Amino acid sequence: MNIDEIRNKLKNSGLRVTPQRVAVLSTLIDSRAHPDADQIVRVVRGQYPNISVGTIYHILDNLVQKGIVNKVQTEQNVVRYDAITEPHIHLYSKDENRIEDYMDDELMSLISDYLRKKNIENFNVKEINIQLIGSFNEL
Amino acid sequence: MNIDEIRNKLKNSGLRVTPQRVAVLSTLIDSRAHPDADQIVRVVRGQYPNISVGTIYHILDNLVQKGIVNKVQTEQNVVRYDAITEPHIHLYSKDENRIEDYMDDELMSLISDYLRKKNIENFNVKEINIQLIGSFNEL
DNA sequence: CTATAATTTAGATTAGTTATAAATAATGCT
DNA sequence: AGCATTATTTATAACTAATCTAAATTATAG
Repeated sequence: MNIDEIRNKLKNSGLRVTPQRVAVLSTLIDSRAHPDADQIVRVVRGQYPNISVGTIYHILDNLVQKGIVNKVQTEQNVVRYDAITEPHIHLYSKDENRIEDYMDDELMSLISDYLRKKNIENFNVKEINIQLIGSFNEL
Repeated sequence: MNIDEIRNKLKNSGLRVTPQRVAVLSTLIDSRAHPDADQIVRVVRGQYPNISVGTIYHILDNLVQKGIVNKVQTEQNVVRYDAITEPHIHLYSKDENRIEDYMDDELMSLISDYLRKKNIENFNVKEINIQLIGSFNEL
């Protein structure tokens, strides 16, 4: 994704366009690894050596608030981030601590159709979060 | 679940039966709230006022290693725990920071059947983790 | 170009968790 | 039952992810 598109993404969400925000968002969009804040810091510092850790956290929080990126859950106590906001599934290897995206519209709608019909008593579903835990068969 | 069953659960996993372990596991089995370590500390200290925080973490780790309890993921940086190891779904309200269990064998097998047929390239599924994010309708 | 309001910065602080080493307790054996 | 061995617990220190603060800087509108 080019820089103008990224600037527009920010502008359209009502966020001021700053070099730091552009750098963080483009890092996140370029990465398919679902990085955590620390990994983002290291990448962005390649371009802006003086960017502060607090800034990265703050920016990530901005982006999550605006729905531009999502938090990704793991069992460790580190939050990871994902720039893909379309519904998809995460493949997660605990051993490798590796997360990959798995797009499967058929499965997503199989589940959301089921839930729409079923209608869980007492609960209103807004989002469906699916993680398949297992192992990747080498490269 | 009574104390003898809990003792057996520990013994059968090759863990020594200590009062601290029994207390932690029974606290977890009695709770449907998916508590974090800190909440468990507070409950267990009702019975054992001198139990150390490190011990609770260590015991929880033991129980997870042995598959007796599961970690539950949230987007916050706190690990929560669940003594139900049968496959089930979590209903999660971010606002209330509340997690409830939702048992739906039909949905679970709908998904696992689909995945068994589909067979994801490069990935071997061991566990299916589903979280429905939304809001509870009062109570 | 200026004013203002948002953003970034460095640094201190907090909270959850892990590590360490000594003291204690559970288990198996006789 | 008593003892030896080994695991477990304890208190404390240390670590790390994340948040907070207040001052300095910068983006944007006019």
